[in-house]
Amino acid sequence: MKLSTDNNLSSQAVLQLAEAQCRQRGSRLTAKRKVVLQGLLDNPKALSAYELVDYFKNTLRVSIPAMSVYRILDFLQQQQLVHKLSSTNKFIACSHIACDHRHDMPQFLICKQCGDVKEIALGNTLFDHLQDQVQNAGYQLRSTQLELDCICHQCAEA
Amino acid sequence: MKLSTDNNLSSQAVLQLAEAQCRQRGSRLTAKRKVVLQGLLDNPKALSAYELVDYFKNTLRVSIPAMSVYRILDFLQQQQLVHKLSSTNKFIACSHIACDHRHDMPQFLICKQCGDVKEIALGNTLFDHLQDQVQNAGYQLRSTQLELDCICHQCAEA
DNA sequence: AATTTGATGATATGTTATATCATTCCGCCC
DNA sequence: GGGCGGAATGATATAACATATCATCAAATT
Repeated sequence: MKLSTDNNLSSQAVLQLAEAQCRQRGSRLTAKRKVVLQGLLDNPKALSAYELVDYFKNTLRVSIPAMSVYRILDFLQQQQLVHKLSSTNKFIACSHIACDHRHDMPQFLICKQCGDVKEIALGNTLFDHLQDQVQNAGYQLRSTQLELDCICHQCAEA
Repeated sequence: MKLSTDNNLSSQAVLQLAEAQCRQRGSRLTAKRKVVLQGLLDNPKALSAYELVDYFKNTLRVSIPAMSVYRILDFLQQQQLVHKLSSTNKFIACSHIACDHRHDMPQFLICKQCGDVKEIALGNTLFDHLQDQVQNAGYQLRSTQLELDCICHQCAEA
């Protein structure tokens, strides 16, 4: 079976956790929303909204309007179940749905060759230094989401 | 007069320097390319390709097809006279055309409130640490262009 | 002047995203 | 269980961002 998270839970198990988290917050992880989240959980790469539409059509034989996919992605982002990579206009499931990491400060390593994305957590001291330099420049960091232009070791060796 | 660079040269002076740099590299900063670069130099904020088209129409009364603007922006990026902010799909003149900074490793502080952008140079030690952590995760940094989601002090106070 | 090459124009189309109004679904209250 | 109200989804249109391709124009070279 396809594994989707750091701690090797099946996407079904992750979906159940996600549903419980939504319920706790007074929101509903509906059937459509589950399908979209599962689509992202089952894909190692970030997908655009329209790529998700195609994925559902081709693999699940279900047709979901692009408009709905965008709306559902907005919802999933609010619930911190999904991240948007603004440098590539693609979406990816949060790697930490099923663990106790904070969900709101992700950093992404994006392989520009194969498109793989890894979500990591950079150390606090690094962010302290970053924050210092940003403040010296007259700005304040609003988010620590970082999208780093990388190449993964597999592609680097090839 | 409008100032456009760190060291307070007029956009005309910067354009002349840019032209000389292009000539050195065996490329030509044509009239159209100058207009596009000047459009960016004269704007404190990053502009989209279509915003540039509108700017030329409204202020200079010249009509440049969007297709040409995209081509010219590509050229100016190759010449390292212009940067693309991939998180916002906008373009901005390099702040260092007229000085001796390296031009290829910019970091940007982007105020999400007012849209202002500041190009800075983060310290090497910070990048060394970043590089370390990226390598530990099995990736290599390909670019040190960073786009940081910020708020500027002016907006923060308001 | 003719040739060649690079730059620009014109047109079409692809991709990403939002606005808006209609319809359906679900929980709640009676 | 029937109706009500609000949330979710569908349908349609359109805006915003970007590229592909072929034609035309201009400049440098011979």
